[in-house]
Amino acid sequence: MESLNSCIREKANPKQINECRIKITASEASFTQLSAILSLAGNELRLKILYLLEQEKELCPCDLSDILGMSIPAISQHLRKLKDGHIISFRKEGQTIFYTLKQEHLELLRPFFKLIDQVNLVAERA
Amino acid sequence: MESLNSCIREKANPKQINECRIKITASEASFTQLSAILSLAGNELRLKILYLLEQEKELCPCDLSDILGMSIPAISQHLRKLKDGHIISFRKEGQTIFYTLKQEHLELLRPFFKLIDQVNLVAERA
DNA sequence: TTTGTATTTAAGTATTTGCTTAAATACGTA
DNA sequence: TACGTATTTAAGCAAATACTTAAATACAAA
Repeated sequence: MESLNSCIREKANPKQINECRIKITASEASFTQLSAILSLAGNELRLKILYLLEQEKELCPCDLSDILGMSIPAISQHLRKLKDGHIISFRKEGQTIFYTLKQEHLELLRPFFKLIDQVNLVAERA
Repeated sequence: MESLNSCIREKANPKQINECRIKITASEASFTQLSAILSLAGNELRLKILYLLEQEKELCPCDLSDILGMSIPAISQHLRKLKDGHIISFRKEGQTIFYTLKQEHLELLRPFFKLIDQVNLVAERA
């Protein structure tokens, strides 16, 4: 259903619309990848996990569960998503598994952590 | 259920855990607000909408529907979420409604747009 | 007023998400 | 080996998401 709902406004600019279509198509893969990462960071609990991993270098599920007041399985399942998204990696030490942020997407994530530290996001209401 | 699942690892560091708890608690509101924005941008279609609004300054639902190949109601509902999240605003011109990015969160969003333009997100697979 | 265009809203639905509890796995020690 | 700790995985479920179609609203022009 490509353009079943064509914009038929008098003032619609077909050239503009076409150029936009081309741009979007060209970056399709980027949109998919970036939105996947943002949606991982877009969960409050996962954002906290990422923040903590940045601050503490590495943490185990048990620590995170303790800090965040969430059950171990809940934490573990979030960690799996982050791992599947290539945002974190881990090392084993005995029976403990330490998770760390991967360097890869740190450039993207760091501004978020900075914002959190500033604790000054504008709180606006309707 | 605050700390029902206390971390009882031998090597767990109670001081570290407590300091982390305090940090998280102090920034609770920031985590809530930031994760809300990221989860809005974490939807592929909405990310495209935001990107297009940045590029074109303003667009109407009809244009967006046309460019992105999605139904008008689908677009409209995404626009409402973005509006509710204070990420976009709008102006009316006759029966057409033009949406624009708000300045407010542009600083946060612009790096994403830059990444898209670079079209060089590392595509890594399992 | 009637008609048509642009948009939103509502209702219905399939899918995804994020938890819970219980069971499985991995590892270390008695 | 048996037991205990750390973690993951599985199954179940309620809530949220993102679409669909159909109806409602808003505005403008005939």
